[in-house]
Amino acid sequence: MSNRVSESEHKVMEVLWQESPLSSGDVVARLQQHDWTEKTVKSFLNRLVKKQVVSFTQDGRRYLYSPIVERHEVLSEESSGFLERVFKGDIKQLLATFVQNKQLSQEELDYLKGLLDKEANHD
Amino acid sequence: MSNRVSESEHKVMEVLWQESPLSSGDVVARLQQHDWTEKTVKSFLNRLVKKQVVSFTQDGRRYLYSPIVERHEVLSEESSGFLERVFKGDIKQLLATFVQNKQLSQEELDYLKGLLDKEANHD
DNA sequence: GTAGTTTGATTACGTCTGTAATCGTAATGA
DNA sequence: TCATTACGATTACAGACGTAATCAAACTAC
Repeated sequence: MSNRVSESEHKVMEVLWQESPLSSGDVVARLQQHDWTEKTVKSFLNRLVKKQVVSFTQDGRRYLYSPIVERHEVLSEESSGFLERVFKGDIKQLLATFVQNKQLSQEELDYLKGLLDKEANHD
Repeated sequence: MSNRVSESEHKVMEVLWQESPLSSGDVVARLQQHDWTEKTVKSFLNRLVKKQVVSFTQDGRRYLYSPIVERHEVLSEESSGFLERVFKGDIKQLLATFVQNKQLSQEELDYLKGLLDKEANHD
């Protein structure tokens, strides 16, 4: 088993990043939008534990799950992988694609410019 | 079979986007950096044809392959999917992650700012 | 204390992906 | 013309993934 977090598993992680620890029942409840049975969600939790990105503690007869890795770590990894895979590491190409594809609001544009300015100055 | 282009298949597409039509042998030659046998590359070409993202014309006993979909289309799709999947559509979060993770050169920063300015004005 | 319920563990199964090998047929070379 | 080669088509097979069902143990309700 690779220890990469799959698409579905990622959605489970999002729940745990938002709040943890949670029992499997809690996680299921927070994923009702998805048409997953509780069996399916439990499978994902199991795989996440095997992949060592989620831990659990025993609470009587049930487990309470918590993420081991932080959200920003996973986002970073996935982002780097995506950048390399799809854009061969060319960040200009990547940003150009996103900026042109999304209609960005003025507020978003300002925010991003601020981000770039900050980046330009602090090194 | 889903018609999504997998990671390996994507690399084959890159070759065809760079130059086409190409015979399978040509494609194999242009992928020597990868440790794929010509069998493997041929499998990928076959799958890409089945997924209807690559077409071929017969040239005597061999096929000449060409991409059906354009690179920017695929990049767009993959980018949107990634944005939704990993960042729930929050482009500010996405760009912040990329900008903070990569050390961007001054040139890149200038380019990106120019991009944002252009975007701010033309609508 | 015996039957149901809850919950985690194990097993299942089809599809996709990575990675080929084999088969059939056409071309080529001796 | 007979063996070899080159190529596409078909088949293979293990691991990952989506999606769950079943099993076993513990707990709950009579």
